[in-house]
Amino acid sequence: MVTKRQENALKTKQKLLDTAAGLIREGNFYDFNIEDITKACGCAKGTFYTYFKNKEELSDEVCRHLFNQIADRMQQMKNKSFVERLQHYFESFMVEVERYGINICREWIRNVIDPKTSSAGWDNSKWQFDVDMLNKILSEAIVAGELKNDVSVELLAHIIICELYGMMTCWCMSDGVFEPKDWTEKFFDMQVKPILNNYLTEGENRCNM
Amino acid sequence: MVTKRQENALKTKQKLLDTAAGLIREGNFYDFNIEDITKACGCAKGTFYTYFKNKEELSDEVCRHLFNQIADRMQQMKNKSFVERLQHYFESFMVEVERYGINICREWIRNVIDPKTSSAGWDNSKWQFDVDMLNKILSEAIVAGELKNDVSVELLAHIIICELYGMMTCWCMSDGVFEPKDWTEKFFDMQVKPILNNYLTEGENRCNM
Amino acid sequence: MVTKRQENALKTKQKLLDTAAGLIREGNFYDFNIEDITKACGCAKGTFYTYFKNKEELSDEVCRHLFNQIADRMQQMKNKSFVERLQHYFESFMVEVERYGINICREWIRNVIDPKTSSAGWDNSKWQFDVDMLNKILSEAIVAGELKNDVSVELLAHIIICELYGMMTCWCMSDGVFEPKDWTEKFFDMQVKPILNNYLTEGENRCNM
Amino acid sequence: MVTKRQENALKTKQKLLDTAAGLIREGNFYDFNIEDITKACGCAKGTFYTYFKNKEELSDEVCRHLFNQIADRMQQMKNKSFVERLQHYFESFMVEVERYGINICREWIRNVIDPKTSSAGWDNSKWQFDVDMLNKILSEAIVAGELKNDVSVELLAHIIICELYGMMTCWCMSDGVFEPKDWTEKFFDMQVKPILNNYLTEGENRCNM
DNA sequence: GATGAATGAGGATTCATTCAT
DNA sequence: CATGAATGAATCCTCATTCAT
Repeated sequence: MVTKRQENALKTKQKLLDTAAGLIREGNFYDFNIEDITKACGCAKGTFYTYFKNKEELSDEVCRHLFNQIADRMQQMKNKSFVERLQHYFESFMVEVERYGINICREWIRNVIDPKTSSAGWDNSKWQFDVDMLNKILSEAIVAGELKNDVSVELLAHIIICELYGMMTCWCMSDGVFEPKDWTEKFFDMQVKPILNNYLTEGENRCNM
Repeated sequence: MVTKRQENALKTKQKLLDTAAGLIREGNFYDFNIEDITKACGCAKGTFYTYFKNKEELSDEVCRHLFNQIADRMQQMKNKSFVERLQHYFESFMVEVERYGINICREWIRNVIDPKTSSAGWDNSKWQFDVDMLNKILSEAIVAGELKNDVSVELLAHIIICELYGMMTCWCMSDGVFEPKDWTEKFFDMQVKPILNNYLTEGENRCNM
Repeated sequence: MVTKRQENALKTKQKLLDTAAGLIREGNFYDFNIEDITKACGCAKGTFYTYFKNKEELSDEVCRHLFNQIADRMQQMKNKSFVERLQHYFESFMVEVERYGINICREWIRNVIDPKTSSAGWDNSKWQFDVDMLNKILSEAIVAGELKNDVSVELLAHIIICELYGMMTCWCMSDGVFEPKDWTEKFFDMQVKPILNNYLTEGENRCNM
Repeated sequence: MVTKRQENALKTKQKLLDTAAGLIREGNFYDFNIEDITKACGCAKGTFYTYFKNKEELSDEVCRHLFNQIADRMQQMKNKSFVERLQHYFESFMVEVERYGINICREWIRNVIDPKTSSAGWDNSKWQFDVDMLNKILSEAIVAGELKNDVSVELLAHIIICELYGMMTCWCMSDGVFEPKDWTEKFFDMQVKPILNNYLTEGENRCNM
C-alpha cells in the first residue's frame, strides 16, 4: 500500500529528476548546481537532500533512468531480427545522446575516471552497460542461429561499441554538423553492416545490406 | 633581434605550458588549478597572467601544441603512401590520447560546448583540426591518384573521423581494457581498411588489406 | 490512573532518553543530532518534539537523570560515616564521568556558558548540583558531630569540588592516562583526606588517613 | 631580510589571530565563525584562507600563542625559587583561563577528543604542555636541591596538574563565583603547599607555608 | 500521538583573477 | 616583468524545527 504522502514524496523526487534532466538537456549549466535545480523545481534547497545524498547521486540516477529507458525499449524488440534490434539500439542510443546532449556524455565519462565519487549503488558505467547490452544481443543472435557459432562475442561487442561511441563523440564534437537520426541510419548501413556481414549465417539476407 | 629579457619570458611561458601538460598527463587534476601549475612550475600565481589571459587560454595552447606535434609528424610522412599516412595519423592520434589521457579529451569536448569561454585566438576545435587534416590527406591522395576521382572527400573524412573518435572514446570509457597501440593496429585493419577498399584506385595494393 | 496511551508515551520518552544516553556514552556523536537519536530509537523525527521542546531539553534531562542516580546512591549511604559517604561521592562522580565520557562533561560546561539556550525547567547546573550535594553531606556531618562546628561549609564544599573537578578534567584531558577507579582512590587518600584532617572532630579516626 | 610586503602579511595574520582571540575572549561566539572573524578584522573571507588552512588551524595557533606566553613568562622566573615559580605558573595559568574564558578551555579539551581534526603541526595538547612544563620545573627543583631526590616527578606532576585543572574547571563551571586571582592565591596556600610540604628538602623554609 | 517531508538559515571552503609593490 | 596578498562570488552540505496528514 502506498499512502498519499508517499505518493507525493515520489512525485517530488521525480520532479527533481525531471527538472535536473531538463536543465542538463537545455545545457543551462555545465556543472550541476543544486540551487538552480531546486529553484527551477520550486522547492527548497534542503528538499534536494531529502532525496539525494549528494550531487553525484542525482547524476547517477539521471543516467540510470536513461539507461533503463533504452533497456526497456530493447525488451520490446525481442521478437525482431538481430539486425533490426542492433539498428534499434544504435538509434535509441543516439536519441538519448541527442536529447541529453554533451553534458550527459561527460557524466558517462566521469563515471570511469572518478569511480570513487560515484555513489555506492551505481557501479555500472555507461561502458559496462553497453558491453552487457551488446553481449546479450549478440548471444541471443547466436542462439537464434542468426550469427555464426564461432563468432567471438566479446570482440564483436567491442568493435560495435567503438562504432557507437565514434558516432556519439563525433556528434558531440562536431557541434551539430550531423542530424543524428539521418546520420545514424547512413552510418549503420555504410559501416556497421559491412562489418557484420562476415559473421551472419547464410539464412540471413546479407545481399541487400 | 630577441633580447635576453624576451628570451627569458619565452622560456617562462614554455615552462608553464610544459608543467601544465605534465600535470594533465599525470592526471593530478581534473579541473585546472592555477596555483598547482605555478607552484609546480616554481613561479608566482601572478606570473601566469602575464602569459595567459585566463585559464582557458592555457588549455587551448596545450591542445594547439599537441595538434602541432601531430601535424609536424604528418609533414614528415609526405613521401609515404596514402594508406601509410592514414595509419600513421591513427597511431599519432592515439599516442596523444594515451599520453594525455581522458583529461585532454574532456578539454577537446569542452571546446565545443563552451565556445564562449574559448579565447579569441582559439577557434580550431579538435574536430576542426581533424576535419582539416583528413581533408588534406584525402585531397593529396586524389591528386596523387591513390584515391578515386569521384570520392566525396567530406563524407569519407567524416566516416574516418568517426572511427577515430570511436577508438578514442572507447579507450577513455573502457578504463584501459585496450592496449592502445595493439588495438589501433587491429582496428585499422579490421574496420578502416575495408571501408577504404572501395575508394582506392586499382594501382593501390588493395589485396593484402 | 494511567491510561494505556499515557503509559506508552512514557515508554517512548524513556526510550528516547536511554538511546540518547547510549549514543553519548559510545561517543558516536559530539554534537547532538536529532535524526541519529530517533533513528536509533526506531521512531520518527517528529516524535522527538512531542516529548522534548528542543535539543537542549534532551541533554538537560539526560544530565538530570544522571544526577538523580548519584543522589539516589548517596541516599543509600545515609547510615555510613561522613568520610565513607564523601569517598563514595567521589567514586560515583567518576563512574559517571567514565561512563559518559568527555561528551557529558562538555554538556555540563555548556550549561554554564549558554544559559539562554537551557530550557526553563533546567536551572541546576552540574556545579549547582555538586554544591548542593556537598553542602548537604557536610551539614549532616556537622549535625552528626563528625565535623567541627566552626567549619565554613561553603568554603570546604568549594575546595572539595575543586578536587573533584580536577580529577574529572585530568581524566578527560589526559586521554586515559589514569584508570579512573584506581586513581580516585589514590587521589582521595593523598589529597582529600589531608585537607579534611583539620576539620574532623576528635572522635573520628584521623590517624590512619 | 623582510620586505615591506612580508611585513604587512605578517601584520594581517597577527590581526586575524588577535581578532579571533578577542572574539573568543568576549564569548561572542561559541563555535568559531570565519565570517565574523574576517568581518571584525576588516578583511575578506578569502583572506582567512591565505593564512590558515582551515578553522582548526586558527584555534590551534591561538592556543599555541597562549602557551608560548606562559612559557615565556616562566623563562623569566628562572632565578626564582621553586615554590615561587610554581605559584607563578598557577597564576599565569589562571590569568589565561580568565582572559580567554571557557571557550578556550573547550578547545583544549577538543584537542584530546578529536585529535584527527587537529592540524598536522599541532600535536601538543594542553595536557601535554602542562605535563612538560611541570616536569621541567620539578626536575630543575631537584637539581637545585629544593626538592627531595626520591620524589617521583611524574606522580607529583600529575597531582599538581589535577589541582590546576580543578581550579580551572571550577572557575568555568561556577560561572564566576570566584575571583580567579584571589582564589588562586588562597587555593595555592591551602591545597598545594601542604602537598608539597612532604617533598621539600630541609633547606627550604617549610614552616611558614 | 506519530509521522517524515519540507524548510531555509547558516557555515566552511575553493579558486580565478586583480593589483599594488 | 615578477610577485603573492587580497578578494568575494560561488557552491556544497547540515540540521534543528515546523506542520499537514
